[in-house]
This record gives sequence, C-alpha cells and structure tokens, in this order.
Amino acid sequence: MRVVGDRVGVSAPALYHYFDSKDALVRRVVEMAFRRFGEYLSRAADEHPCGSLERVWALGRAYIRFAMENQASFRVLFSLQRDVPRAVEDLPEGGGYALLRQAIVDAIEAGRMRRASPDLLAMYLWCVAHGLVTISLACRFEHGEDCAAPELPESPEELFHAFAPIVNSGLRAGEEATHD
Amino acid sequence: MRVVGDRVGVSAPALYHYFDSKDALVRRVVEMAFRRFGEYLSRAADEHPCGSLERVWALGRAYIRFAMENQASFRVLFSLQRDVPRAVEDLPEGGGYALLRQAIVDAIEAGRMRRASPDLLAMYLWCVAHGLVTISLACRFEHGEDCAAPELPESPEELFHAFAPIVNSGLRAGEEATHD
DNA sequence: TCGGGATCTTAACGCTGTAAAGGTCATCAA
DNA sequence: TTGATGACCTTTACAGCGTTAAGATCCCGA
Repeated sequence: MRVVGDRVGVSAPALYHYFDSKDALVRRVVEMAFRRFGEYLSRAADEHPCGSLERVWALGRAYIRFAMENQASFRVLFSLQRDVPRAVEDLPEGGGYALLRQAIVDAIEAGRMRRASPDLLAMYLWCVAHGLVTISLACRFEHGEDCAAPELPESPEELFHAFAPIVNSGLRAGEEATHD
Repeated sequence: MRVVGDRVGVSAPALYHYFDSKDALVRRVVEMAFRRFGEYLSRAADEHPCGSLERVWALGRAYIRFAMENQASFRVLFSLQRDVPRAVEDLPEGGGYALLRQAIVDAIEAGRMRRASPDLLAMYLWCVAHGLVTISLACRFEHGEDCAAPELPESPEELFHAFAPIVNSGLRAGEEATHD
C-alpha cells in the first residue's frame, strides 16, 4: 500500500479513503483486467462470422494472447490462492464463457461442429487453452537437444496452433461415443 | 513461521536451524508433494498394460484425483505466483511428464494412437487435465436451472470422463492436418 | 574436565496492512 | 461573514510478519 500510495502521490492510509482494504483495491484491479480480457475476446470474435469454426479458434487464440500480454493480470484473475473460488457468473463479461458458448452453439447449428452439449464443448476448449497458458506460466521448458520436449514449439501461441489437428478432430468428429 | 513452530513445538527462529528461509521450507514441502504426486501417477499407470489407451487415460485421471485430494499441495506445486517459472526437468519424477510421454510412445507403437509427436500429444493431454483442474479450483459453477452451464457434470472427475469422446477422437484420428 | 557444536530460547529489527486522530480546504446554510 | 460539514490528506501508532543477533542449555569426543 505504501508503494501504491507513492506511485499516485499520497500516503498509504490515504488510499483507505477510496478502498476499504488492500483486498478491495486488488479486486478493483482484477475487475478492470477482466474487462480488458472481455475486449480481447469480443474483438477476436468479431473478426470471424458467426457459425464458423474460425470464430471459435479465434477466441482460443485471444485467450492465450491476453494471458501472455497481461501475465500479471492473468495470474491474479485465475489465481489458485484465493480462499473461495470465484463464481463464473459474477465475472464481468461472464468471464468470456458466454461468448465462447454462443460461438459454439452457432457452429453446431451451422454444422461445423459435432452435435454435443455446447457447455461440454466450451468447457473442453476452455480447459485446453487455460491449461496451455497456466502450464506455460508455471513451468519452464528447456528447448534444445537434450531436453524434455525438444520437438515442441516454444511459444504458447505456436503450441496452441500445433494442437489444431488434434482438437479439431474432437470438435468435428461424429457423435459416436468412443470411450472404453 | 511462528505457527509452524508452534505446530512442531519450537519457537519460530528455531526453524531457521533447519531451513534457510520460509521459502526454503516451502520448497521442501513442495518437493515432498511432488513425490506423492509421482506415486499417484505411477500407481495409476501400473494398473494398465503398456501401449494401451487406458494407461494414458489412467494417468489423466490420477492427475485430477491428486489435484482434488491434495488441493493445498497442488496450488503450491503449480502456483502462478512464483517469480521464475519452474523448470520441468528439475521436478522430482520429472513432474510426471516422462511417464505420460512414455505411455504415449507405447500407445503409438501399439497403434492405439495417431502417429503424431509424442511431446505434442503429451502436452495436449497435460493441458486438458491441467486446465480442467485449475479452472475447477479457481472458479465455481452454479449448478441448477438458471446457471451458466447446467448440463455439465459437477465433479472434475466426471467432467474429465465426459471429455472422453472429444479427446479420443483427437488422439485416435488419422494423421491428416485439418486446420484452416 | 574442558571445548565445541547442535539445539533451543528471548529480544529486537524492518517490513507489512491498517486504525486513530487530527489538519486543511472547499462548499453551503444562516 | 460566519460556522458547520464533509472530502481529502497527513502523521503516528499498532499488531502481525519473516528474520537476525545474542545467549542459554545440553550432549559428546579428546
């Protein structure tokens, strides 16, 4: 708080005139970050027609781009350190979930995606993108000859792109249940 | 540190006889958690024959089960708060990556999985499982009538199981590149 | 019997977030 | 014009944190 106060030119206790606590201040910052996050997503979606698979992919790419370009924000947004998990509905912009879900609904209706539950598909895509990002932020990979995964692309964006064949097979395949 | 000291019956500064800093103590705890994590994975793998798709799935399930049964550990293991990302190779048990990769190599050789880069496939599966877990830990979903995603299973384990058709299509499909 | 290391203590330091008390100034009613 | 009010800021202080410093106790080998 003292540092924040310095940055804006007041003493630390003065900040308590505007925020109840440090937590409240952080929450405010997070809220602003979520709004920027939502803009990333909607701008990405707007560039592709409703019902297209490309629109869904663009959302994934935007998700990853936001996380990489706003790492500090992203860490706070989806921090695992919070006491109680955040309710998705309470997020500004619905956390982008509604946007993704609708893009999927449209793609299904357009026949570009398998007729599965939109929520299931949305959750699946969210998991792929979110996992990719959180792993990238939490772990470091040595790229080179003698390393764990030499063939992998270095950047999360490229890695996401490399997933495309695998993921698309899942999204477009028929409806047969192939487990067990 | 004072609380930890109380728990083990000494004063806080006494802990500094055994650990250089609080961070060093936490690192030690994390290391122990990773070892337990490795046990979860190898026990799961041992229950299924090499080369089977089931073995790969079992690793995913074990990943999720560990995260859910050891939430505090998992939060620390893959915390996004650390200054510098953790090198995967430095992890005890290689963070389980080597185990997953080998299971995939075997499955490919046995013809149960598409002939793609094992690292790519491993990374993909890791992302799905990790994303699923981190989202579950960070966000809360209201399940019921008027909610964001009413059709989704409640537990991460069930959700992972529900992903099976989608994921399997990607893992088993032919080698054609279907992007763009 | 003595010295030294292992193990512990208490006291204290500098850092946090935050409460309490009070100062200054613009605004507005009497 | 005056006095009150509220917005906005200050300094001071407190309890908590991780950590250091200094010293006490005890065990063990020479």
